[in-house]
Amino acid sequence: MVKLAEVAKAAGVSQGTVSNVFNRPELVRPEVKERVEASARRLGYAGPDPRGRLLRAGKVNAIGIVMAEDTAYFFRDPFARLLMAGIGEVCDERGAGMSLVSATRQKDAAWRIQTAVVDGFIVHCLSVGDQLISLARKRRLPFVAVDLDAGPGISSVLIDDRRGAYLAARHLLDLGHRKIGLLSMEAAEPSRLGWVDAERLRSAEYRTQRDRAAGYAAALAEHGIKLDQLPIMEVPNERQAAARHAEELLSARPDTTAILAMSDVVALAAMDAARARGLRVPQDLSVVGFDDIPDAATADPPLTTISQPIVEKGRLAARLIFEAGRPRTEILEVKLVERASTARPRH
Amino acid sequence: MVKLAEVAKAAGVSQGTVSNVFNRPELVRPEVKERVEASARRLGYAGPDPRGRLLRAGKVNAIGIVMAEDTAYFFRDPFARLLMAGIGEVCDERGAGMSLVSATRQKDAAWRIQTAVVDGFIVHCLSVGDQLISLARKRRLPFVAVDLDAGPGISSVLIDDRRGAYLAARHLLDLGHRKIGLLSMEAAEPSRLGWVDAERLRSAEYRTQRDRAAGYAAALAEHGIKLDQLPIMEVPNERQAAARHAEELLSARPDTTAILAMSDVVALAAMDAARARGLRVPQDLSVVGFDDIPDAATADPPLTTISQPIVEKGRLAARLIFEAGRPRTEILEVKLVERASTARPRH
DNA sequence: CGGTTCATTTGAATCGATTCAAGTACGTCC
DNA sequence: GGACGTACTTGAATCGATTCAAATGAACCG
Repeated sequence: MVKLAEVAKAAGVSQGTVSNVFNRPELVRPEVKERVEASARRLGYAGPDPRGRLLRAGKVNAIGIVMAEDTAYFFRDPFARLLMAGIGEVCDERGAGMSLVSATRQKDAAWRIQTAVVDGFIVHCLSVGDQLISLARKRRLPFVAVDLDAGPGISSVLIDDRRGAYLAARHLLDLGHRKIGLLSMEAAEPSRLGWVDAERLRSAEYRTQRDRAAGYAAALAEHGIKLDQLPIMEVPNERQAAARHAEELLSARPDTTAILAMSDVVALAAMDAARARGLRVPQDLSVVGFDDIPDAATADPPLTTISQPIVEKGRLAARLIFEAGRPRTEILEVKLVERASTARPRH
Repeated sequence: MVKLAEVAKAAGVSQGTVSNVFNRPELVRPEVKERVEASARRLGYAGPDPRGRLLRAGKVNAIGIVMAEDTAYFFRDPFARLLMAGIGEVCDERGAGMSLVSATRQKDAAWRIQTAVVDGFIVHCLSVGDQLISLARKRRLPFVAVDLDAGPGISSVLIDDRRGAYLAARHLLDLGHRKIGLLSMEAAEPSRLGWVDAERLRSAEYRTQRDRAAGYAAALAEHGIKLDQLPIMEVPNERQAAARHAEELLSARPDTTAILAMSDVVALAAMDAARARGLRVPQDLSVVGFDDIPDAATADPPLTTISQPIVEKGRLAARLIFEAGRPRTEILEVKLVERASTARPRH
């Protein structure tokens, strides 16, 4: 590769001048500029190499978004997409770039994070003990955790999961439901798909799941019901696979009148499962989700769910990175959005 | 920021040794390693800075994906998402990272591309004259154009748009439709939303639009119809806005029995518009799309469309980058997928 | 004609690491 | 005791730019 120094020599000027031609052309005399450009063209110089510039300049002008998922997940999962869209908005405003850091396998997660060429990290992960947190932290770059209260000294953007779950459960209980099935997502590594007991949720490694379980439990307790009495299934956060598990729950517990799902994707899957079993939503089965992804509103029937401001979460996380002030924890509001997937039970 | 050299001095060893502690720990005596690690910890050393490493090592191990859209588009648009998912798969396999390069405004598009810290580019854009192409090219890095035959010396991944459009139009004509409305996407910069004439499509700056128009025209010609006889609207590739235009078309030409849409997003918008006007699809209006995004199959009714292998496009583009052989042009197959949004016209 | 100003240009330092040939120290073997 | 091998370490070069104080030179002024 041709480098700046060679162009300088060829044009008979100093490196500094060549650098100026590319970065502050107004400083250099037109005829010199032309001579340098001619040399550059002749040698096939590709312009100042960002790697060199980077080292000198210090700032990369890009942030990394770390998830413990494969790269395609960033573009597939509705939650991830909205979060990324929010982050993207702020990056666009600031003229910053975005690097996707997929940290799936333990081994190269470390390498990926250590070598990411970025000015800061937004990390989405669910458990404090998570390796990703400590790895990202070691980089000593501005750093924000999303959906995880990573403790003092680390900025976090969260929602009140417990309250969201409480609202969801109370909504069903207020309608009169008592036979409620719970569809949880992975509570801890490794995931344990299928039937699980309430204890797995109570002691879940992942905060969101733990808090949501606590919220459900609090609402149930107001009606003298214990979480342990509900049928609970742990399902993947992916529509088709989740639907299969939901069907299993519905067939094992045909008296179920309502489903509490920990995400909209899972809730939509539950509606698929209901349909497959010939149940009408909401007449035969009420379903309430969590997140309020766009598909929730356009589903058939539109899904009752807990709305959280996902895009705003992304925006806020990005702003926290760029503003890089003292670490702080932001908790965003959730609310119940009643649509048409819930109704009173039939009898 | 603490640097490697300071750690070296503090630990009383050479830089080389510190570097080895972090990169090839097996080469250094355990007690020295510990001493170095202790110094690093004490000084708060964040580990070797990737910027330094980068310069020395040469390879960044990441590719850039350039689009003339804002960053959120990567996560919003169904086509973009599938393309990115395909690229992501291959990057994951190779352990490479991905950087999103949003090159919207002319001005910083140049800067973004010039300074992107990547080993290669995948550029998605639609016109050969596009600045993005020449900018990316100037970097002299491996470089693949998607959906654009950028000419000799540049690798491209394409589909046969003309044939796809031909199949779509012939399908409608074979069913007996003659009153066909055409919903085109932006044909050239600047976009001209609303009614346009066939000439705008024939001479469109964007190859995909030009080729698709040619395909439609070829099929129509077989039935003695000229493209100029169709009502044509240029609409944004976004569902709600496109739906408004589609309604305008349907209300201006109420005898329309079928819609040819240049993308599935637009086709789905046309179905929304039909519904809003009380038309049933396919009984009152047939609609055929282009792309075969996932929503096409689950729409109500499922959309008849031209299927193109979008994910495979992404995979292939990424492989071409990594394999960086001689430039070549790959043309992928399209096919008509008949679903339920098309039927014979009513009379 | 000497002194200033102004517009360019230069040269050298610097950014933060990696690499590798050459050096050191120690143990082993004959 | 000397030769040799092994196991680490060192030192200096290098990656490719940017930056800025200082040098240059031309123009202008009194």
